[in-house]
Amino acid sequence: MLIRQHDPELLNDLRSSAPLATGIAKRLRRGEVLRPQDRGAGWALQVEHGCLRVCHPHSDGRRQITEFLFAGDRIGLAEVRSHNGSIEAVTPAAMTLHRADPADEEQATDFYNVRLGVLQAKVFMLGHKNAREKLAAFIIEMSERIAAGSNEVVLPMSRYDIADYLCLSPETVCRNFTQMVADGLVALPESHVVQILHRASLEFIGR
Amino acid sequence: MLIRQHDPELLNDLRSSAPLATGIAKRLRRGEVLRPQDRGAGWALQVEHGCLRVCHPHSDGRRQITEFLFAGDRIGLAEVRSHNGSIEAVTPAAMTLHRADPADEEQATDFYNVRLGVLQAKVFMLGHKNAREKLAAFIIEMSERIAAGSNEVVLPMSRYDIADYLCLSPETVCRNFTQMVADGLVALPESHVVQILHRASLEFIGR
DNA sequence: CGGCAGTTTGAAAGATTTCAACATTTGTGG
DNA sequence: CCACAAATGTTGAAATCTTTCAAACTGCCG
Repeated sequence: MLIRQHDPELLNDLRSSAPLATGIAKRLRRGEVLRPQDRGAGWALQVEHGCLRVCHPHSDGRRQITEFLFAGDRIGLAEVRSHNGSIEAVTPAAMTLHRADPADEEQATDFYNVRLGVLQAKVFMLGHKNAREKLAAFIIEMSERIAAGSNEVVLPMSRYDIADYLCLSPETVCRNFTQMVADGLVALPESHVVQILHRASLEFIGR
Repeated sequence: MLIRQHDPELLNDLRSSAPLATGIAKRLRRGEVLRPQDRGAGWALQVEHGCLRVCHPHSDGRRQITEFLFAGDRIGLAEVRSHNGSIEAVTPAAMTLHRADPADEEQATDFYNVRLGVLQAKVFMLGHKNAREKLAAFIIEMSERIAAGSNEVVLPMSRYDIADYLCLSPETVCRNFTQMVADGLVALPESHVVQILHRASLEFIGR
Protein backbone atom coordinates (compact mmCIF):
# COMPACT_ATOMS: atom_id res chain seq x y z
CA MET A 1 0.00 0.00 0.00
CA LEU A 2 1.39 3.36 -1.00
CA ILE A 3 1.38 6.56 0.97
CA ARG A 4 1.00 9.20 -1.69
CA GLN A 5 3.80 11.74 -1.68
CA HIS A 6 1.53 14.74 -1.58
CA ASP A 7 -0.61 13.47 1.25
CA PRO A 8 1.64 11.73 3.70
CA GLU A 9 -0.21 12.83 6.82
CA LEU A 10 -2.44 9.81 6.42
CA LEU A 11 0.18 7.77 8.13
CA ASN A 12 -1.03 6.50 11.43
CA ASP A 13 0.23 3.71 13.55
CA LEU A 14 0.88 2.17 16.87
CA ARG A 15 3.10 -0.81 17.43
CA SER A 16 3.58 -1.80 13.81
CA SER A 17 5.92 -4.55 12.76
CA ALA A 18 7.34 -2.69 9.78
CA PRO A 19 10.68 -1.01 10.42
CA LEU A 20 11.01 2.75 9.98
CA ALA A 21 13.99 4.50 8.47
CA THR A 22 16.26 6.05 11.08
CA GLY A 23 14.95 9.44 12.14
CA ILE A 24 15.45 12.52 14.23
CA ALA A 25 16.06 11.91 17.92
CA LYS A 26 14.11 13.86 20.52
CA ARG A 27 14.00 13.79 24.29
CA LEU A 28 11.35 15.02 26.68
CA ARG A 29 11.64 15.61 30.39
CA ARG A 30 8.87 14.48 32.71
CA GLY A 31 5.76 16.52 31.94
CA GLU A 32 7.22 18.12 28.84
CA VAL A 33 4.87 18.54 25.89
CA LEU A 34 5.32 17.89 22.20
CA ARG A 35 2.78 19.53 19.92
CA PRO A 36 2.49 17.99 16.47
CA GLN A 37 2.75 21.41 14.84
CA ASP A 38 6.35 21.38 16.06
CA ARG A 39 6.78 19.05 13.11
CA GLY A 40 4.58 19.18 10.05
CA ALA A 41 2.26 16.41 9.01
CA GLY A 42 3.64 13.25 7.45
CA TRP A 43 5.71 12.37 10.48
CA ALA A 44 5.52 9.35 12.69
CA LEU A 45 6.91 9.11 16.19
CA GLN A 46 8.55 6.02 17.61
CA VAL A 47 9.21 5.71 21.34
CA GLU A 48 12.72 4.55 22.22
CA HIS A 49 12.24 4.44 25.96
CA GLY A 50 10.01 5.97 28.61
CA CYS A 51 6.26 6.51 28.64
CA LEU A 52 4.22 9.11 26.77
CA ARG A 53 0.56 10.02 26.87
CA VAL A 54 -1.52 11.31 23.96
CA CYS A 55 -3.81 14.01 25.39
CA HIS A 56 -6.85 15.66 23.84
CA PRO A 57 -8.46 18.69 25.48
CA HIS A 58 -12.24 18.90 25.73
CA SER A 59 -14.52 21.89 25.54
CA ASP A 60 -15.60 21.29 29.15
CA GLY A 61 -12.04 21.67 30.37
CA ARG A 62 -11.38 17.99 30.94
CA ARG A 63 -8.88 16.04 28.94
CA GLN A 64 -8.99 12.60 27.41
CA ILE A 65 -5.91 10.43 27.17
CA THR A 66 -6.38 8.33 24.05
CA GLU A 67 -3.13 6.40 24.25
CA PHE A 68 -0.20 5.58 26.44
CA LEU A 69 2.93 4.96 24.41
CA PHE A 70 5.85 2.79 25.50
CA ALA A 71 9.17 1.74 24.01
CA GLY A 72 8.57 0.38 20.52
CA ASP A 73 5.16 2.04 20.06
CA ARG A 74 4.55 4.35 17.14
CA ILE A 75 1.94 6.91 16.25
CA GLY A 76 1.33 9.27 13.36
CA LEU A 77 1.55 12.90 14.38
CA ALA A 78 -1.30 13.73 12.02
CA GLU A 79 -3.72 11.66 14.05
CA VAL A 80 -2.61 13.32 17.27
CA ARG A 81 -3.04 16.73 15.73
CA SER A 82 -6.41 15.89 14.23
CA HIS A 83 -8.28 16.47 17.48
CA ASN A 84 -6.05 19.19 18.83
CA GLY A 85 -4.02 16.67 20.74
CA SER A 86 -0.55 16.75 22.19
CA ILE A 87 2.05 14.25 23.33
CA GLU A 88 3.32 14.56 26.89
CA ALA A 89 6.07 12.73 28.72
CA VAL A 90 4.79 10.66 31.65
CA THR A 91 8.39 9.73 32.45
CA PRO A 92 11.58 11.07 30.91
CA ALA A 93 11.39 9.69 27.39
CA ALA A 94 13.40 9.39 24.22
CA MET A 95 11.84 9.10 20.80
CA THR A 96 12.64 9.39 17.13
CA LEU A 97 10.66 11.20 14.48
CA HIS A 98 10.38 9.66 11.03
CA ARG A 99 9.01 10.83 7.77
CA ALA A 100 6.59 8.35 6.23
CA ASP A 101 8.16 6.35 3.46
CA PRO A 102 5.89 7.00 0.48
CA ALA A 103 6.98 3.78 -1.19
CA ASP A 104 6.30 1.40 1.66
CA GLU A 105 2.77 0.16 1.22
CA GLU A 106 3.24 -2.60 3.77
CA GLN A 107 3.97 0.04 6.38
CA ALA A 108 0.87 2.08 5.68
CA THR A 109 -1.41 -0.95 5.64
CA ASP A 110 -0.04 -1.99 8.97
CA PHE A 111 -0.39 1.49 10.40
CA TYR A 112 -4.02 1.84 9.42
CA ASN A 113 -5.12 -1.57 10.56
CA VAL A 114 -3.48 -1.38 13.94
CA ARG A 115 -5.08 2.02 14.53
CA LEU A 116 -8.53 0.84 13.44
CA GLY A 117 -8.26 -2.11 15.80
CA VAL A 118 -7.14 0.04 18.71
CA LEU A 119 -9.96 2.53 18.20
CA GLN A 120 -12.61 -0.15 17.72
CA ALA A 121 -11.53 -1.79 20.99
CA LYS A 122 -11.74 1.56 22.75
CA VAL A 123 -15.28 2.13 21.51
CA PHE A 124 -16.33 -1.19 22.99
CA MET A 125 -14.53 -0.47 26.24
CA LEU A 126 -16.09 2.95 26.72
CA GLY A 127 -19.50 1.84 25.60
CA HIS A 128 -20.17 -1.16 27.76
CA LYS A 129 -17.68 -1.52 30.60
CA ASN A 130 -18.21 -0.23 34.09
CA ALA A 131 -15.41 1.13 36.26
CA ARG A 132 -14.33 -2.23 37.64
CA GLU A 133 -14.27 -3.81 34.20
CA LYS A 134 -12.33 -0.91 32.71
CA LEU A 135 -9.73 -1.09 35.43
CA ALA A 136 -9.36 -4.86 35.15
CA ALA A 137 -8.84 -4.52 31.41
CA PHE A 138 -6.37 -1.72 31.99
CA ILE A 139 -4.24 -3.76 34.39
CA ILE A 140 -4.15 -6.70 31.98
CA GLU A 141 -3.28 -4.36 29.10
CA MET A 142 -0.42 -2.79 31.04
CA SER A 143 0.92 -6.14 32.18
CA GLU A 144 1.09 -7.23 28.55
CA ARG A 145 2.50 -3.99 27.17
CA ILE A 146 5.06 -3.00 29.77
CA ALA A 147 5.71 -6.14 31.81
CA ALA A 148 5.71 -8.77 29.05
CA GLY A 149 2.82 -10.58 30.70
CA SER A 150 4.49 -10.71 34.10
CA ASN A 151 2.33 -10.56 37.20
CA GLU A 152 4.09 -7.53 38.65
CA VAL A 153 3.50 -4.26 36.82
CA VAL A 154 5.08 -0.93 37.73
CA LEU A 155 2.70 1.71 36.42
CA PRO A 156 4.51 4.84 35.30
CA MET A 157 1.37 6.98 35.20
CA SER A 158 -0.64 8.65 37.97
CA ARG A 159 -4.18 7.80 39.04
CA TYR A 160 -5.27 10.97 37.26
CA ASP A 161 -3.75 9.72 34.03
CA ILE A 162 -5.47 6.36 34.42
CA ALA A 163 -8.75 8.13 35.09
CA ASP A 164 -8.46 10.26 31.95
CA TYR A 165 -7.57 7.18 29.93
CA LEU A 166 -10.57 5.18 31.17
CA CYS A 167 -12.91 8.19 31.28
CA LEU A 168 -13.52 7.93 35.01
CA SER A 169 -12.82 10.20 37.98
CA PRO A 170 -9.52 9.60 39.80
CA GLU A 171 -11.48 8.78 42.95
CA THR A 172 -13.36 6.02 41.15
CA VAL A 173 -10.08 4.57 39.89
CA CYS A 174 -8.73 4.66 43.42
CA ARG A 175 -11.78 3.05 44.98
CA ASN A 176 -11.74 0.27 42.45
CA PHE A 177 -8.09 -0.45 43.10
CA THR A 178 -8.94 -0.64 46.79
CA GLN A 179 -11.86 -2.95 46.07
CA MET A 180 -9.71 -5.25 43.95
CA VAL A 181 -7.20 -5.49 46.76
CA ALA A 182 -10.01 -6.29 49.19
CA ASP A 183 -11.23 -8.97 46.78
CA GLY A 184 -7.75 -10.47 46.58
CA LEU A 185 -7.50 -9.91 42.84
CA VAL A 186 -4.37 -7.77 43.06
CA ALA A 187 -1.93 -6.51 45.67
CA LEU A 188 -0.57 -2.95 45.85
CA PRO A 189 2.72 -2.98 47.77
CA GLU A 190 3.10 0.60 46.53
CA SER A 191 0.51 2.69 44.75
CA HIS A 192 2.33 2.32 41.44
CA VAL A 193 3.17 -1.35 41.79
CA VAL A 194 0.39 -3.77 40.90
CA GLN A 195 0.79 -7.46 41.61
CA ILE A 196 -1.71 -9.60 39.77
CA LEU A 197 -2.89 -12.36 42.08
CA HIS A 198 -5.65 -13.86 39.93
CA ARG A 199 -5.00 -13.11 36.30
CA ALA A 200 -7.81 -15.31 35.00
CA SER A 201 -10.37 -13.46 37.12
CA LEU A 202 -9.04 -10.08 36.03
CA GLU A 203 -9.20 -11.14 32.40
CA PHE A 204 -12.74 -12.38 32.87
CA ILE A 205 -13.86 -9.17 34.57
CA GLY A 206 -12.17 -7.03 31.90
CA ARG A 207 -13.67 -9.26 29.18
CA MET B 1 -2.77 3.60 -2.31
CA LEU B 2 -2.91 -0.04 -3.25
CA ILE B 3 -4.96 -2.76 -1.71
CA ARG B 4 -2.74 -5.78 -1.94
CA GLN B 5 -4.34 -8.59 -3.84
CA HIS B 6 -3.62 -11.21 -1.21
CA ASP B 7 -4.92 -9.15 1.68
CA PRO B 8 -7.90 -7.24 0.44
CA GLU B 9 -9.93 -7.44 3.65
CA LEU B 10 -8.22 -4.27 4.78
CA LEU B 11 -10.78 -2.30 2.88
CA ASN B 12 -12.92 -0.23 5.15
CA ASP B 13 -15.02 2.76 4.47
CA LEU B 14 -18.03 4.87 5.09
CA ARG B 15 -19.22 7.65 2.84
CA SER B 16 -16.14 7.88 0.65
CA SER B 17 -16.03 10.13 -2.35
CA ALA B 18 -14.33 7.61 -4.59
CA PRO B 19 -16.67 5.75 -6.93
CA LEU B 20 -16.89 1.98 -6.75
CA ALA B 21 -17.18 -0.32 -9.72
CA THR B 22 -20.71 -1.58 -10.24
CA GLY B 23 -21.38 -4.56 -8.02
CA ILE B 24 -23.80 -7.24 -6.97
CA ALA B 25 -27.24 -6.04 -5.91
CA LYS B 26 -28.79 -7.26 -2.67
CA ARG B 27 -32.03 -6.49 -0.89
CA LEU B 28 -33.01 -6.95 2.72
CA ARG B 29 -36.46 -6.86 4.23
CA ARG B 30 -37.05 -5.02 7.50
CA GLY B 31 -35.13 -6.83 10.25
CA GLU B 32 -33.30 -9.12 7.86
CA VAL B 33 -29.66 -9.84 8.66
CA LEU B 34 -26.57 -9.94 6.49
CA ARG B 35 -23.58 -11.71 7.97
CA PRO B 36 -20.25 -10.80 6.39
CA GLN B 37 -19.32 -14.47 6.03
CA ASP B 38 -22.09 -14.57 3.40
CA ARG B 39 -19.43 -12.88 1.30
CA GLY B 40 -15.72 -13.36 1.89
CA ALA B 41 -13.37 -10.60 2.93
CA GLY B 42 -12.33 -7.92 0.47
CA TRP B 43 -15.88 -6.76 -0.14
CA ALA B 44 -17.39 -3.39 0.49
CA LEU B 45 -21.08 -2.65 0.81
CA GLN B 46 -22.76 0.47 -0.53
CA VAL B 47 -26.28 1.38 0.52
CA GLU B 48 -28.57 2.32 -2.36
CA HIS B 49 -31.62 3.16 -0.29
CA GLY B 50 -33.06 2.41 3.13
CA CYS B 51 -31.36 2.27 6.53
CA LEU B 52 -29.06 -0.40 7.94
CA ARG B 53 -27.52 -0.88 11.35
CA VAL B 54 -24.15 -2.46 12.10
CA CYS B 55 -24.61 -4.59 15.23
CA HIS B 56 -21.99 -6.14 17.48
CA PRO B 57 -23.00 -8.63 20.18
CA HIS B 58 -21.45 -8.39 23.64
CA SER B 59 -20.55 -11.09 26.08
CA ASP B 60 -23.11 -9.73 28.54
CA GLY B 61 -25.92 -10.27 26.06
CA ARG B 62 -26.32 -6.64 25.08
CA ARG B 63 -25.55 -5.36 21.62
CA GLN B 64 -23.76 -2.27 20.42
CA ILE B 65 -24.76 -0.53 17.22
CA THR B 66 -21.58 0.98 15.85
CA GLU B 67 -23.09 2.56 12.73
CA PHE B 68 -26.29 3.46 11.02
CA LEU B 69 -25.92 3.36 7.26
CA PHE B 70 -27.99 5.38 4.81
CA ALA B 71 -28.15 5.77 1.03
CA GLY B 72 -24.66 6.51 -0.25
CA ASP B 73 -22.83 5.17 2.81
CA ARG B 74 -20.25 2.41 2.44
CA ILE B 75 -18.53 0.04 4.80
CA GLY B 76 -15.97 -2.73 4.46
CA LEU B 77 -17.40 -6.11 5.36
CA ALA B 78 -14.09 -7.05 6.95
CA GLU B 79 -14.48 -4.39 9.61
CA VAL B 80 -18.01 -5.54 10.39
CA ARG B 81 -16.85 -9.12 10.68
CA SER B 82 -13.85 -8.21 12.81
CA HIS B 83 -15.87 -7.98 16.02
CA ASN B 84 -18.41 -10.63 15.17
CA GLY B 85 -20.76 -8.03 13.81
CA SER B 86 -23.68 -8.20 11.43
CA ILE B 87 -25.62 -5.83 9.23
CA GLU B 88 -29.36 -5.61 9.76
CA ALA B 89 -32.05 -3.77 7.86
CA VAL B 90 -33.77 -1.06 9.92
CA THR B 91 -36.06 -0.38 6.96
CA PRO B 92 -36.38 -2.32 3.70
CA ALA B 93 -33.06 -1.62 2.05
CA ALA B 94 -31.20 -2.11 -1.20
CA MET B 95 -27.44 -2.30 -1.44
CA THR B 96 -24.64 -3.35 -3.74
CA LEU B 97 -21.59 -5.40 -2.87
CA HIS B 98 -18.27 -4.52 -4.46
CA ARG B 99 -14.89 -6.15 -4.54
CA ALA B 100 -12.12 -3.75 -3.59
CA ASP B 101 -10.20 -2.53 -6.60
CA PRO B 102 -6.60 -3.55 -5.84
CA ALA B 103 -5.26 -0.80 -8.10
CA ASP B 104 -7.19 2.12 -6.66
CA GLU B 105 -5.05 3.58 -3.94
CA GLU B 106 -7.12 6.74 -3.76
CA GLN B 107 -10.09 4.62 -2.75
CA ALA B 108 -8.26 2.83 0.04
CA THR B 109 -6.76 6.02 1.45
CA ASP B 110 -10.20 7.52 1.56
CA PHE B 111 -11.70 4.44 3.16
CA TYR B 112 -9.19 4.31 5.98
CA ASN B 113 -9.26 7.98 6.82
CA VAL B 114 -13.01 8.25 6.92
CA ARG B 115 -13.17 5.24 9.23
CA LEU B 116 -10.46 6.58 11.55
CA GLY B 117 -12.31 9.86 11.82
CA VAL B 118 -15.63 8.17 12.55
CA LEU B 119 -14.13 5.97 15.26
CA GLN B 120 -12.16 8.79 16.85
CA ALA B 121 -15.34 10.88 17.08
CA LYS B 122 -17.17 7.95 18.67
CA VAL B 123 -14.46 7.56 21.31
CA PHE B 124 -14.90 11.20 22.30
CA MET B 125 -18.67 10.88 22.32
CA LEU B 126 -18.73 7.79 24.53
CA GLY B 127 -15.99 9.04 26.81
CA HIS B 128 -17.22 12.44 27.83
CA LYS B 129 -20.85 13.03 26.89
CA ASN B 130 -23.79 12.47 29.19
CA ALA B 131 -27.16 11.25 27.96
CA ARG B 132 -28.50 14.66 27.03
CA GLU B 133 -25.34 15.58 25.14
CA LYS B 134 -25.28 12.27 23.31
CA LEU B 135 -28.88 12.65 22.22
CA ALA B 136 -28.38 16.24 21.10
CA ALA B 137 -25.40 15.18 19.02
CA PHE B 138 -27.40 12.28 17.61
CA ILE B 139 -30.27 14.49 16.49
CA ILE B 140 -27.87 16.91 14.79
CA GLU B 141 -26.04 14.02 13.14
CA MET B 142 -29.27 12.53 11.80
CA SER B 143 -30.52 15.87 10.55
CA GLU B 144 -27.31 16.25 8.56
CA ARG B 145 -27.13 12.69 7.30
CA ILE B 146 -30.73 11.92 6.40
CA ALA B 147 -32.46 15.29 6.20
CA ALA B 148 -29.74 17.35 4.48
CA GLY B 149 -29.62 19.73 7.42
CA SER B 150 -33.36 20.31 7.49
CA ASN B 151 -35.06 20.96 10.79
CA GLU B 152 -37.50 18.09 10.44
CA VAL B 153 -36.01 14.62 10.72
CA VAL B 154 -37.90 11.37 10.33
CA LEU B 155 -35.93 8.79 12.30
CA PRO B 156 -36.16 5.32 10.77
CA MET B 157 -34.84 3.55 13.87
CA SER B 158 -36.51 2.65 17.17
CA ARG B 159 -35.68 4.05 20.59
CA TYR B 160 -33.95 0.74 21.31
CA ASP B 161 -31.70 1.21 18.30
CA ILE B 162 -30.84 4.74 19.37
CA ALA B 163 -30.08 3.46 22.87
CA ASP B 164 -27.71 0.79 21.57
CA TYR B 165 -26.02 3.33 19.33
CA LEU B 166 -25.46 5.83 22.16
CA CYS B 167 -24.79 3.16 24.79
CA LEU B 168 -27.73 4.16 26.96
CA SER B 169 -30.90 2.42 28.09
CA PRO B 170 -34.00 3.00 25.93
CA GLU B 171 -35.72 4.60 28.92
CA THR B 172 -32.95 7.16 29.26
CA VAL B 173 -33.23 7.99 25.57
CA CYS B 174 -36.96 8.42 25.99
CA ARG B 175 -36.70 10.60 29.08
CA ASN B 176 -34.19 12.85 27.41
CA PHE B 177 -36.43 13.29 24.37
CA THR B 178 -39.22 14.23 26.75
CA GLN B 179 -36.95 16.67 28.57
CA MET B 180 -35.86 18.30 25.32
CA VAL B 181 -39.48 18.78 24.34
CA ALA B 182 -40.17 20.31 27.75
CA ASP B 183 -37.20 22.61 27.25
CA GLY B 184 -38.50 23.68 23.85
CA LEU B 185 -35.41 22.40 22.04
CA VAL B 186 -37.34 20.02 19.80
CA ALA B 187 -40.90 19.01 19.05
CA LEU B 188 -42.09 15.44 18.58
CA PRO B 189 -45.35 15.47 16.57
CA GLU B 190 -44.85 11.71 16.31
CA SER B 191 -42.32 9.63 18.15
CA HIS B 192 -40.24 9.17 15.01
CA VAL B 193 -40.52 12.73 13.78
CA VAL B 194 -38.14 15.22 15.37
CA GLN B 195 -38.53 18.92 14.68
CA ILE B 196 -35.51 20.93 15.65
CA LEU B 197 -36.65 24.20 17.24
CA HIS B 198 -33.32 25.55 18.41
CA ARG B 199 -30.53 24.08 16.34
CA ALA B 200 -27.82 26.28 17.80
CA SER B 201 -28.67 25.15 21.34
CA LEU B 202 -28.72 21.50 20.28
CA GLU B 203 -25.36 21.89 18.59
CA PHE B 204 -23.97 23.56 21.68
CA ILE B 205 -25.26 20.84 23.99
CA GLY B 206 -23.99 18.10 21.70
CA ARG B 207 -20.70 19.96 21.33
C1' DC C 1 -61.46 -6.26 18.22
C1' DG C 2 -57.33 -8.00 20.35
C1' DG C 3 -52.54 -8.68 20.48
C1' DC C 4 -48.10 -7.03 20.19
C1' DA C 5 -44.14 -4.38 19.60
C1' DG C 6 -42.72 -0.05 20.68
C1' DT C 7 -43.00 4.10 23.66
C1' DT C 8 -43.57 6.59 27.85
C1' DT C 9 -43.60 7.45 32.77
C1' DG C 10 -42.80 6.43 37.78
C1' DA C 11 -40.20 4.81 41.64
C1' DA C 12 -36.37 2.51 43.60
C1' DA C 13 -31.78 0.80 43.20
C1' DG C 14 -27.20 1.22 41.67
C1' DA C 15 -23.09 3.41 39.92
C1' DT C 16 -20.25 7.34 39.43
C1' DT C 17 -19.08 11.97 40.37
C1' DT C 18 -18.39 15.75 43.28
C1' DC C 19 -16.93 17.96 47.33
C1' DA C 20 -14.35 17.69 51.37
C1' DA C 21 -10.91 16.13 54.33
C1' DC C 22 -6.84 13.88 55.34
C1' DA C 23 -2.63 10.92 54.33
C1' DT C 24 1.33 10.07 51.72
C1' DT C 25 4.89 10.99 48.56
C1' DT C 26 7.86 13.95 45.96
C1' DG C 27 10.60 17.77 45.06
C1' DT C 28 13.05 21.91 46.51
C1' DG C 29 15.61 25.20 49.01
C1' DG C 30 17.78 26.28 53.24
C1' DC D 1 19.78 16.24 55.70
C1' DC D 2 15.65 18.42 57.21
C1' DA D 3 11.60 21.31 56.66
C1' DC D 4 8.20 22.63 54.06
C1' DA D 5 5.24 23.12 50.05
C1' DA D 6 3.10 21.02 46.36
C1' DA D 7 1.41 17.17 44.12
C1' DT D 8 -0.59 12.79 44.38
C1' DG D 9 -3.30 9.22 46.64
C1' DT D 10 -7.07 7.65 49.64
C1' DT D 11 -11.43 7.66 52.02
C1' DG D 12 -16.13 9.38 53.41
C1' DA D 13 -20.61 11.40 52.54
C1' DA D 14 -23.83 13.57 49.71
C1' DA D 15 -25.50 14.64 45.21
C1' DT D 16 -26.31 13.38 40.56
C1' DC D 17 -27.03 10.54 36.78
C1' DT D 18 -28.37 6.27 34.72
C1' DT D 19 -30.27 1.86 34.98
C1' DT D 20 -33.58 -1.40 36.34
C1' DC D 21 -38.04 -2.96 37.26
C1' DA D 22 -42.82 -2.20 36.77
C1' DA D 23 -46.82 -0.49 34.82
C1' DA D 24 -49.48 1.93 31.62
C1' DC D 25 -50.22 3.88 27.10
C1' DT D 26 -50.02 4.08 21.86
C1' DG D 27 -50.52 2.78 17.26
C1' DC D 28 -50.50 -0.69 13.97
C1' DC D 29 -51.52 -5.11 11.87
C1' DG D 30 -53.83 -9.34 11.41
